[in-house]
Amino acid sequence: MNIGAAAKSSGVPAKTIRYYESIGLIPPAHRTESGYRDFSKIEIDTLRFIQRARSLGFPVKDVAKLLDLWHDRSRASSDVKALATGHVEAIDRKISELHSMRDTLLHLVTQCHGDDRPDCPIIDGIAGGEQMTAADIAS
Amino acid sequence: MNIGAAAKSSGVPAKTIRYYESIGLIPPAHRTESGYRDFSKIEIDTLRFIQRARSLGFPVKDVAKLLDLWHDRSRASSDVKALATGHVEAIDRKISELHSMRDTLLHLVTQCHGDDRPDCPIIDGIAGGEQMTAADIAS
DNA sequence: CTTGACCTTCCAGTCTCTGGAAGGTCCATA
DNA sequence: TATGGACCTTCCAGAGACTGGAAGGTCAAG
Repeated sequence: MNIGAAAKSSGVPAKTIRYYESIGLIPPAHRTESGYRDFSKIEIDTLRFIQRARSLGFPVKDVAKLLDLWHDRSRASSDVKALATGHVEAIDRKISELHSMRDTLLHLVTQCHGDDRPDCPIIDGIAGGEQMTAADIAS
Repeated sequence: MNIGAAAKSSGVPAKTIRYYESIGLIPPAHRTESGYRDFSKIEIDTLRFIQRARSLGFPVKDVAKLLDLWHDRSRASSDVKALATGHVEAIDRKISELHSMRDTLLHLVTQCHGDDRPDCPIIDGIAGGEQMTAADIAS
């Protein structure tokens, strides 16, 4: 299976597959006589695994760890769980950071009449900052 | 005021101030005879504005637009509101994306006993993907 | 045999900094 | 006055995760 078909079947773009090979996330693919990459079913499964892990937000380095854990049949499930739990916590931190940004911003937005006049509580809020809250402190 | 004092007083690290100058977000600072950057109070206010806008998650390009809007006294508040509203929507999209990741992942995590045994629903979930939901589709 | 869709490599750009090296400057103290 | 340490300067490189594009080779259909 060439890289285009592998991309379609795994959901990982061809360019990204080459990139993953270049950084060593996946081993170098076999080549046909003419130099085209040739992917086996197992390699497609690996790409799909990577695609799913990435879509869950795991950084590429963690995906590498997950691939190792996947192939290590003697590893404890607690190892995987620790990695996943850490990631959930990272997501939670990100979410609450975004929430505080959103709250502050929405507060300013609702105070702005948004018409032709130049007076604007949003700009004033960013410039003055007196009523800035979580997002301000969090930075 | 030299760059170190400007950094302290604005909350923008010295390195970042130089970076902002290099990309044109702020105009080149005045220099002392010996070549040190010298910041006025107005420039510190600008840096503070930038710091607050960035802490609200505005991308640097939008911060540039906000700076223009800040200095344009004839602009309509609706222009600012449009920018801010667009950003709130972007934040909302990000939050819901993270939420669906979190939900999927937490579902897998709670199914994993996390002990010494190798059997692991997290790895199986990523590999098999049958019970993958939003995060899978969202990608 | 030509055409068009694929494949290859390599370089550059995105975005927002951040670290580090090599060297100049400023100020206070000995 | 000399010296030390804390500042400042520039420039280059790297992070993370791709993505675009150019230049050129290959494959399959008509």
